[in-house]
Amino acid sequence: MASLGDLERSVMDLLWDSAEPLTANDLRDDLAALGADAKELAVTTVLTVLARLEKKGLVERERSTRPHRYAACSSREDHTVGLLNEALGTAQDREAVLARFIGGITADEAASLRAILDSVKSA
Amino acid sequence: MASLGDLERSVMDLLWDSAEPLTANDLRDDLAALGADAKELAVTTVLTVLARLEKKGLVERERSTRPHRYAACSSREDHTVGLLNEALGTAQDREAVLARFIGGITADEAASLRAILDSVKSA
DNA sequence: AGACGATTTCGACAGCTTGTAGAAGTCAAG
DNA sequence: CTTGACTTCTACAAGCTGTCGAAATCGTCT
Repeated sequence: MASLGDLERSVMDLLWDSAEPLTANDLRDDLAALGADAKELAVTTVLTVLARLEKKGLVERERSTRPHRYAACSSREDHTVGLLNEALGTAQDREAVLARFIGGITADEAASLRAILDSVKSA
Repeated sequence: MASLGDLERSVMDLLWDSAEPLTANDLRDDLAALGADAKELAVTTVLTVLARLEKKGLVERERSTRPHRYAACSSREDHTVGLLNEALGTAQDREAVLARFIGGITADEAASLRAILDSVKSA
């Protein structure tokens, strides 16, 4: 897959949280609002990051509208699942890892996991 | 955590697979044997990588013996679990991620997951 | 003690990624 | 056709990783 830098990650978070595609200017403003650190990035910086994210296959751009609009290709959850599988892929004994992993999740999560497993059992 | 490069990863794999701590020369030989590509790395290369892994907190070195001996700090599984939690940590709705994740694992793994959950249920 | 071989430490450098942006090109509207 | 917004191109500094050579060190053999 592709690991994300801090800024790339922030941009993806904004895109994931937005129902509509966003423009580079939207993102610049949102990023400034986020940090509240008065540190406005140059628009070109945002555009560069967006271009890189596009190359990585994480965002797609609408070139039809004049200020191009950018949207995430897949949901945040799907992306995270990809990361999980990537991490698991490097382990030969997936089950041993899963066992340890289960030990670390909360009771609530364990309960919902059980529920999920049950609902999938039919398949 | 710390992501690993290809060589760093190979070294960690060897250390994880070894019951005994290994020396840089052991590792150089093992690496050459692995690739079978006749490409022997310089020992200093291996030492550099080991120093970096030590700095990252992944391996510990015995300075008491003359050829220093290196061993992994934690098991491969624990490391992988760390990666999983790191990936999950960036997601707000862990359960949505877990749900999608379950959909992608094999039936066997689902079965063992169920078993693990059951065995942990008592806690 | 002195020399020698094995080991380790200290830079060093190239290539890739990420953050950051200026300069220049392009496009639509007036 | 001029202007202002938007995009593309190019660039550069840091940091990470692979890869070593040169130099310092350490144990040992004579």
